[in-house]
Amino acid sequence: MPKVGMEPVRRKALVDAAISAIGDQGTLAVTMSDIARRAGVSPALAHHYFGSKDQLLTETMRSLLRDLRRDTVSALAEADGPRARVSAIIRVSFHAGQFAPETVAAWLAFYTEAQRSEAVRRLLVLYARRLHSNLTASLSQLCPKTEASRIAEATAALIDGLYIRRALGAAPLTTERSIALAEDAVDAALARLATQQGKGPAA
Amino acid sequence: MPKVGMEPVRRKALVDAAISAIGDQGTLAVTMSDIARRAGVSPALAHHYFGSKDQLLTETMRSLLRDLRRDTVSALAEADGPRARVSAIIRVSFHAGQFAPETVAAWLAFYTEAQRSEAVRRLLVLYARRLHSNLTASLSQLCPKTEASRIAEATAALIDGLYIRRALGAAPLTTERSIALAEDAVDAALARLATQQGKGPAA
Amino acid sequence: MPKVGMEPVRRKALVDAAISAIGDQGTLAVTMSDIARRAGVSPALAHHYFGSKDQLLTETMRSLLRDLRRDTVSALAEADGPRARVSAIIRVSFHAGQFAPETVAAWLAFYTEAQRSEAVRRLLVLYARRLHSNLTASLSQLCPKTEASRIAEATAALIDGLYIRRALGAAPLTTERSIALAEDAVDAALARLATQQGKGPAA
Amino acid sequence: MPKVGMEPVRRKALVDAAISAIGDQGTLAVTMSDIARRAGVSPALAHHYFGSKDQLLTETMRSLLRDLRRDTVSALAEADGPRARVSAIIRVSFHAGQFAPETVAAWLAFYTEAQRSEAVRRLLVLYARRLHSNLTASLSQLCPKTEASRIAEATAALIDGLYIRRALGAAPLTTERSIALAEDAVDAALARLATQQGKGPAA
DNA sequence: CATGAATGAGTTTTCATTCAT
DNA sequence: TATGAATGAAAACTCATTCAT
Repeated sequence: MPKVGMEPVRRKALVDAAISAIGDQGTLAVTMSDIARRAGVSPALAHHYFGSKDQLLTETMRSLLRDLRRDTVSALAEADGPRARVSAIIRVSFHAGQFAPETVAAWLAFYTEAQRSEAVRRLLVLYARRLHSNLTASLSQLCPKTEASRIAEATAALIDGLYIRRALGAAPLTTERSIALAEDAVDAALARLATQQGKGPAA
Repeated sequence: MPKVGMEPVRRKALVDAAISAIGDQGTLAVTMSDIARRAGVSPALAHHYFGSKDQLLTETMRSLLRDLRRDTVSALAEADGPRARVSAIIRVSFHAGQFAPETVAAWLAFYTEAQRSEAVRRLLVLYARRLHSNLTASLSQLCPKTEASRIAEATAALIDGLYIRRALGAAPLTTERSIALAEDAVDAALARLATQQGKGPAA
Repeated sequence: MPKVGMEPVRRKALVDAAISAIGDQGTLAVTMSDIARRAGVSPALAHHYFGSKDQLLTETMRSLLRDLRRDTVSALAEADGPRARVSAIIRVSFHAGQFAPETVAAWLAFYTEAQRSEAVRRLLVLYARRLHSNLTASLSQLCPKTEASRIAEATAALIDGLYIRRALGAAPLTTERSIALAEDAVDAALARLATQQGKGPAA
Repeated sequence: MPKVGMEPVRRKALVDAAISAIGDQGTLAVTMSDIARRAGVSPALAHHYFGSKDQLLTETMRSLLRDLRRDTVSALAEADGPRARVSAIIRVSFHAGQFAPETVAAWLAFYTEAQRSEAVRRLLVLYARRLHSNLTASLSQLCPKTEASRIAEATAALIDGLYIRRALGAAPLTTERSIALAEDAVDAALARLATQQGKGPAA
């Protein structure tokens, strides 16, 4: 049993445990003891590696974003053409890890936490900006820039809304249905734009 | 000074204080002491009237929903025609009390709380169903029932999404812009439906 | 059993308990639990009334100084003539409450604490200034002002020195012996001054 | 890199680090981690060499005393005549290393610690006795033994008092002023003795 | 009706110390 | 010789809740 080089192992285990705990309890008000127990270590060790609960939590949020970003980048790389890129972004938002009940709950908890923690808020704003700019970039190739930004804004909000409604578990929101709703919204917005543009010059 | 009949006065003061405290701190993790202080009474009195923190919180959520419902009902009563009724629902969601930073923060906090408290979750599901059914009822008069439900679902999610993005404060989401985005989405969805229907027979 | 108006009673009990605990253990590193136990209350109550350990400790130091000051003022009121006033100050410094092993130990502990706590340091500097100025005031009537200040400085230091040596318990420093040593030092300093002054003009 | 014979090097580095840490923070409540960090080693190593924090601290106190003793011995060796020897003792007490803020703070911290640790108390009593006996030895050659002991007692207390007032930083106590005040006290005490003795036979 | 008094249970955090390597 | 890993124990502090008045 190697007893050295445990730091990265423990850090990852603790961050994963934090996501799991937050997801289970649906709040950031989890105890360090709980997180540590899930990671199979003492609460003291969690402090040793992260310094404080806040820092562990911030690191956890960062990890969530990193995962999402990694998935987004690779999905965009495979997408062919602007419309396909928009679809890729939507798909990633609702996929696998992101849509696991655990992750959804954690995400929502962080949204709430953003009201108090500047660090968390900054990370969440970063995510929001990134999502918006990714969408705008692709949509710009399909319609005027102003409209692209507007559609991106609505789409981003729709994605977030579907997300939290999923967290609530009120409606039967499967991954597929969520994606379909988002895709439809984009299609509808683009279609309407095309119609109006056609009409515009004619009038 | 009359000492009787204080109950309703105290209950209302405490619920209002709770909303204010939750809104200020962006979390349900406010203390009974804080709430009581804001209401100008002792923490013991809050317990006397509500039995426990949980019950006070649930009552608070109920109050938020009651306000929203009252506004919705009166807005619907004034609206003329199905499309106007959809607009009324949207407008109410983003209006005055509902969109005050305080209320938005409280709302978000309750969403998070729903993960743990069955009582809160039930109330929130009730709100979600009601919003969906209000929208569906009006939209059914403008398109087939299946499509109406689908559009209602997307619209409800969009409203919630705009809500939490507003709470985050990342984008400059004014009341007007939020309403405009939601209205556009409904228009686009309906327009697209009309076009496809037109195309359908032609194909 | 009156259950109201306990605050001043508890505050005093806690401050006394703090002096006792600090005196017993010879350090400010006593626990709130220990202090609370001695006062017969829960640690939570100590926090309730003082807000924090630091504030309780500062209040305790303040109490020690207040006692000393009260004794000094009354002793000075009874003293007749400048030399008698100096004696009164010396006597008070080594008397009763001040010289109780408990008080001595607490005093020393606060001296140490002054290195870190601005609040404690300020209080201690205040005490040092007061002692010096009380001595100087009386000595000024017995010799030139510059000399008075100098003798006051040495006397104050001697008093403090006797104090901490007493805390150490190395030498058999009784109250009487401490007073005698301090009195002798003042006498010797004044006598020498008189001799030199007498010599001065003659030379 | 030789791996053997490190023990004395590490022990000295750790003791020096302890003095530095205690001096900086003005208390013995420094952590082993802090001390080890300053010495550039792991906390585990500090334990390896000293067994426990208490033992490291005791060793540190011993080191402080050893330094003082060494300086005293060499100063006494150079002093010519009994009065000069008294001056040498005073000078050493306030010189260089001894009067550095760091050392003063550490000294004071140990005084406080003496209340709890028998080991530290014993060392401090040893220092007190030594100072007293050094002073008495020289003063005995200038006046009767009983008087010599008495003056030594007052002088030792004065030195300690000047020391802690210096630690407090209330008065502008420079090395020179401290020495001058102590010298004056000795002169005054001896002078008075001479006068009284002169008077004695005459009366 | 209303509150000051009081606390038990729980949370974060710190730290000396141990141990396998 | 030296250390990274790990923890038990304890401390400050918080807070919902109870109770006597």
